[in-house]
Amino acid sequence: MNANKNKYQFGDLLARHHLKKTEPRLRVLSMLASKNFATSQPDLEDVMLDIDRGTLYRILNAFEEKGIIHKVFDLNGTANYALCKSSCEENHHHDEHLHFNCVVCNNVYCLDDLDLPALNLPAGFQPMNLSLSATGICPKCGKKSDITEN
Amino acid sequence: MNANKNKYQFGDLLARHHLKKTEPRLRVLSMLASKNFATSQPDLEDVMLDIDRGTLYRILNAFEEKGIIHKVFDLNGTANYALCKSSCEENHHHDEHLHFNCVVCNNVYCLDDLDLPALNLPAGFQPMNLSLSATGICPKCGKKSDITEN
DNA sequence: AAGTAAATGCTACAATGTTGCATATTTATT
DNA sequence: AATAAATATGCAACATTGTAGCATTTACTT
Repeated sequence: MNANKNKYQFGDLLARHHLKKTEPRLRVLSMLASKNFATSQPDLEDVMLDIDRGTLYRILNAFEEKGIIHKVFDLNGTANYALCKSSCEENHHHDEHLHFNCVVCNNVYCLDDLDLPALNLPAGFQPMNLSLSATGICPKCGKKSDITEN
Repeated sequence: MNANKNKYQFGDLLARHHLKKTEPRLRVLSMLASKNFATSQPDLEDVMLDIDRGTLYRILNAFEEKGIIHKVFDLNGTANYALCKSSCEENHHHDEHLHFNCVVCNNVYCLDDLDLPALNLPAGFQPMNLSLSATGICPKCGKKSDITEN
């Protein structure tokens, strides 16, 4: 277990962004860090019942503004949040990655380090940020259906 | 004006999908057809105040199921709807296109006929549908800021 | 023209987004 | 270590959107 190490890391992370190191914020960070897919706001609520919904909302907003997390909408239009990779914590938001939304479990996986294509935009469109989204079946759900259906 | 022609076309479109040709549905279709960017549900409501919100909701759902329109979430997580191109009305959803979300006016432009890259997914991810999203400044807003700022 | 299937409009409620404000907590300062 | 200043939390309240049931109306079939 590196919970303490994480707490320390996260405290540092908060300090770097001039955010006070509070219990709710640390819990949100370690929750997000514990998953390899984005977490929906309802899921966060369910796990942290004692944290006020409004507070959670403001925490997530603050984190997003600071570039600590990023938001992605799943197939249902629900906001899901994931920690940004270290490359993202720098100044320039390095959001160019693939979001893979599983149609079975609805998890949104952030798959980084993807080569995005050169864009061929019509005249006048000035792109700032790209992201590629895919829907499909994630490894976990693919395995399940193998067992059940084959 | 080709409003009548459109009405005819849309009636046909509805019939092909076994949807009854009703006033609200035709109005939604011509509204969506009149724009080159996706329209949010609130915007649709504002224009068609006399159409019940629940009805609008069901119309949009029905259209989406039938592949007549597709839904895309803008930067605020609000659902925006746009007519699918003819290629999309066939069986296989041909949703592979670029959604360009302007950070100024918030419009979502559907830019079709884009070459999507071959995906390089980690093992086990089975993609079904791809879409590339970009944020940035659209031609209209780019022009405005030229005038104002230069 | 009449019957049937389907859509609309209404109502109502659930989930989520959002804000104001009093209280509590953190961090800087002494 | 104690205190002040700045900020975050928790609570309450309201706005917006998603969603469903049901009675009435409308569109298509024969």
